[in-house]
Amino acid sequence: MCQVLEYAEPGSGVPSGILLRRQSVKKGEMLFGAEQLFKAVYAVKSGSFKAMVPDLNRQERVVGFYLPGDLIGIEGMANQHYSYSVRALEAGSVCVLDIGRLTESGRSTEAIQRALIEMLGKEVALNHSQTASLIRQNADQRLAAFILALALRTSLRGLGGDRLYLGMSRSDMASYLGLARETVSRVLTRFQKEGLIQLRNQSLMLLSWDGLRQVAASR
Amino acid sequence: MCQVLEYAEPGSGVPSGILLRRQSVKKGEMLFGAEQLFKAVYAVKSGSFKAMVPDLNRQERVVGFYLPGDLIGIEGMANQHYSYSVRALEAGSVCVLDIGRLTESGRSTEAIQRALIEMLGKEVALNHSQTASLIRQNADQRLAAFILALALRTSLRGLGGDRLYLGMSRSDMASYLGLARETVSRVLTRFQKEGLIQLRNQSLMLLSWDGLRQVAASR
DNA sequence: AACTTTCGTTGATCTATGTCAATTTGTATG
DNA sequence: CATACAAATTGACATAGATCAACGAAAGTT
Repeated sequence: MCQVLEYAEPGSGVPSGILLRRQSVKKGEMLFGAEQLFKAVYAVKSGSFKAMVPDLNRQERVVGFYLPGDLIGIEGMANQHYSYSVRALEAGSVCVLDIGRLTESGRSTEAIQRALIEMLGKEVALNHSQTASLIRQNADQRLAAFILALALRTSLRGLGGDRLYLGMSRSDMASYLGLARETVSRVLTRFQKEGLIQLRNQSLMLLSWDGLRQVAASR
Repeated sequence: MCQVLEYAEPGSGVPSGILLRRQSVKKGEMLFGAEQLFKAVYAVKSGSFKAMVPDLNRQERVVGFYLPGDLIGIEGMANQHYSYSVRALEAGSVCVLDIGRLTESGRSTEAIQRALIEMLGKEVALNHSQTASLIRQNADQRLAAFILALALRTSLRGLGGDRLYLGMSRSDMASYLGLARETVSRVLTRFQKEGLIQLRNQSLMLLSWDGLRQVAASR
């Protein structure tokens, strides 16, 4: 969803110290709840997280996933409170960026604001195009695009993007993609039969990057 | 989509002069194209506009509508270039906010950045919830919600929100809502038969605010 | 005004995907 | 390890909405 701020990394020109705090999270633990007061921005170090908004029907709906390297909660900064809840899909750790204190210090506020604006702007642009496409695409396209996006994100960071660990359940994917979980299941097993992916439990192996691209684009 | 910056209004503590420029637009005229370099932010004074992103299939897809009082193009500020094209649905006028020069001047940069962050943040939050709901709702819900949102926006600004002027075509609505234009047509006529709205040409009259709310929530 | 083109409506199908239900597999708990 | 519980798969069926097609109504153009 978002890139890590370069200056958020320790030892790289950060005001340092006070701002950064490591925190480990257990599976299922909540980082923060929707409507909660904005406290901090979180940089994912390890593990994965999902963002959910409360639905009218008391149902929660998944609006995003965060992987190592992603920043969580920036737009809460703008609104005083977060606009969704974030829950850990597996055990992991985050870096807590205590923005409140950071801006208080006065130093580098300018740079931070600029970076923030840039990230938010990118997120808005991204959201626009994603929303637009999600609505119009069929189940195959949505899932292919989803897998590709996930693979791209992980490959941009650490490990080779061919092997993905899917921390989220089929229901989470379904909720995120606006499909029934049965549909997700069916499509994934079909993709497997077609030799596009290989799937065992939570780990997904990308067999045909190009095949998936074709599916995402056409079909 | 966005509120007007208070300080963008002439005569209210703005650095003034250079920044603001009135511009009238004809029906069908483009304010700017996607991928175009960011020049300015536009505040809608009169008329209405639609935002479109280019699709993979050379088709354009509507991602938003702007009414008087809305600000257009803020997130272009963050990314150097706009992420969508904007076209006038009818004759109207805009206020051009030449942000580039404004930030150069150095004065009030801080305030502007803060406001910008706040607006972008709100937009991100809004997008999240909208995307989330759009995907899961059926045609009736989407259209009811769409009409309600439009009515709310116009009533928050100028005239009483019961009478709306729909500058956009059914195809535009359909594209925006992820439906076929035939479906939009059918649902609207059904809403009319059910006494929820009255519809003549481009003007829509809201007969049962509550009825629409029910439809949007349930059904 | 006559013409052309775009837009809107309505009807008749077809299909993708949701829903319901049953079974299997995986995961947590005592 | 056995039990219970949650998640995933698979099948059968129902349906919302897309698509195709025809027609009528606006609106722009000459």
